Amino acid sequence: MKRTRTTTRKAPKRPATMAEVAVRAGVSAMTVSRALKSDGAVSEETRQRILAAVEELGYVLDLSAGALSSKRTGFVAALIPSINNSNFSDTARGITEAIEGQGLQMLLGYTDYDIDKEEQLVRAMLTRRPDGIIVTDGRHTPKARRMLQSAGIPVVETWDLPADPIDHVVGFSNAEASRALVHRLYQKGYRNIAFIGGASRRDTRGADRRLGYKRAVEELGLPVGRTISFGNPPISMQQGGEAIVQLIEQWPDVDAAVCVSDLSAFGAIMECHRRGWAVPGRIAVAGFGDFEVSRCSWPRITTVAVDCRNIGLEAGSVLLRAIDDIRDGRRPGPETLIVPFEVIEREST
Amino acid sequence: MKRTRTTTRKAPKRPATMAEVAVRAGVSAMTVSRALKSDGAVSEETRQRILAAVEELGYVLDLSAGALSSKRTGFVAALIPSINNSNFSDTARGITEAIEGQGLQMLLGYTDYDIDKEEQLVRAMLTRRPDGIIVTDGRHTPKARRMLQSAGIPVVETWDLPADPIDHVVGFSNAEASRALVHRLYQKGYRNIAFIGGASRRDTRGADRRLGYKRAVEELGLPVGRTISFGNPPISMQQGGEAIVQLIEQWPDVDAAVCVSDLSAFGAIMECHRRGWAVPGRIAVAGFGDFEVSRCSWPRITTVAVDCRNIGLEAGSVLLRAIDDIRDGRRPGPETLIVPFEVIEREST
DNA sequence: CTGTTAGCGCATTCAC
DNA sequence: GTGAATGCGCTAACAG
Repeated sequence: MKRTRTTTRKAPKRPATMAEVAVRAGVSAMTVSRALKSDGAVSEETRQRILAAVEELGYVLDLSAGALSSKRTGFVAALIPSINNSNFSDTARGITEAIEGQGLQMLLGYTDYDIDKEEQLVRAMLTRRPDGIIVTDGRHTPKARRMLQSAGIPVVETWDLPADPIDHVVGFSNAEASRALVHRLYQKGYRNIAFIGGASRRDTRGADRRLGYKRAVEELGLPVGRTISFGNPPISMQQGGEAIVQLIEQWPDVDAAVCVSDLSAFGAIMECHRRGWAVPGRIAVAGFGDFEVSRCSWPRITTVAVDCRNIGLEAGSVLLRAIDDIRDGRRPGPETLIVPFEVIEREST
Repeated sequence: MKRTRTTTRKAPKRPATMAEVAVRAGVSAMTVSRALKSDGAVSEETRQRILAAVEELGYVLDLSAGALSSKRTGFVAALIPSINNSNFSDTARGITEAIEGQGLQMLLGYTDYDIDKEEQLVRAMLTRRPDGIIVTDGRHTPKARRMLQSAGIPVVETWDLPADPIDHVVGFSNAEASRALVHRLYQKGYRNIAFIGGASRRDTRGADRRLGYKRAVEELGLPVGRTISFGNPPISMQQGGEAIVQLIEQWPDVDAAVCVSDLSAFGAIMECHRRGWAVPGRIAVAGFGDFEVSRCSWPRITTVAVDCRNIGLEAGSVLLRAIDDIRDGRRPGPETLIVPFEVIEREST
């Protein structure tokens, strides 16, 4: 790395305040405030004068001051397991799309699939006094749960169907989705189906998917216990490759593998190519999440699709409604929205 | 989708304030403030009493109020082109890691590769009075540039080496990296090298990579103009597949394709599999960015690797230093940090 | 349509 | 080691 540094600079100037704009425009600060939010009742003439002053001074509204006085920060906190997983970043996009039109801004945090880190993040987020908060998953530390309940703001749990929701829910049952996938494989004729996933503690969605798999093979009377676990979730593409090798060594008669996500499924399939194992001829492989890589890989990968962006859009609008309800003194009960999933059969099975 | 709603609820209670904690602990608000930031000089006994009161009331510090009074929000704004591109989300992770130990929090925005959206986002971010801001790229609208310059906070431009930096820089030359890749392919014996990318306006890094390609083929005396452009960046995996088909139809003698990113390279390679074109036998394919998919796909994909997380880490620490400098009244000049890139040869070439 | 007054919740500054 | 006064920059509420 090469590092360069040039000469010193002049002192930065303090940004202009609303009061300074007011003086320049020959009005009161309050009128400036009104002119700057479109709803304000200000004559067109003074508004123009104010906007000119704003332009000349390079004024930018200070929302952190505004928040203190209006008691609404305009923040929506969102916690996702990982920013690097496109399923969750799609949800984050959806949240942004839902709220940005309303002048709200997202405060994003990622938990690394760790509920203790989630607790820290909840505390850090509440410190910013968001108007609402969206979390992934319905499992939290007792402290985190308590903080969320007593924050006095609406909460939306997503990507899950908690048995005992904190407040609102926008999600689906990962176990049911996984179970449906195994049933579909059964219909296609597979009779010895394995599961590849991470060690379960941290990734609760992964654990639910494993549970759904387990239920399915039991109720179908298939051989049970064909499960490969690989270190800390999220299990990577590379680990998917290692896992399928281990799987085939351990149970050579397995004819299909259900992976906890498309990423591990993809890694598994590529490793099969490398070893000359035909997919689905030697072994069928399915994933979860309908990532882009599954739609383009060769073979294309059978998966469970959920509309991730839509989870974000819906969570955002549920939250917006709840925020408005609170502001206007209404108090309807919590809402639960179950989003659909779909098993998509492709070339890999 | 299934929607459920239960009965009404009771009114949410307002969160406790520092003054209430103070009353309960029998001290002044100022002492509570000091007890809550570890540096504060408070006797161990009163601190315990205060922490107990905090616990009982479920008190959470209100940073938006603290920010107003201390004139430091504790926010670092970061703008990346897309939250869905793992290169940039790795950089965002790096930024988070660099700053979270210092009690700073990231405000993330994504520009969708659009400098007009960047301008809007810069304005929106400044509205939150961040203590510093990190942007991707060195190209901005004139207004955005002016806002960044006059915000009075340190700015770091990343992922690029702007000719005329606003302030600090942590980046590399995309053109040089791309050029190095073409030279490497030349050394391997390829003599008819094409480029696959998006239409250039929006993605300036993509445009730089194309420029580096162009320079390289010119200086090597190779056939020029072998370029396929595909819609709006970022070009997807799917579009990579379509592009390579178009490429081979148009110039059947091309022996290597350089893609603007690993994602399009991957899509291209998978499409080649599908059509029975051997990679690298029929055509070699290289990407850019060293995405996970390139390390696991079959064949593994030749690419240019940049340490994305490190760009974030360095950008974060440059910014931290600059923030401290300003706070302590020092005024050193802007820093420029050139991070290395590396051409990684793999099976696809 | 516009101005005045007051105060949001905290940290800075200066006392003690 | 602790407290009191003051103000950060803005907006709610009311008055005109």
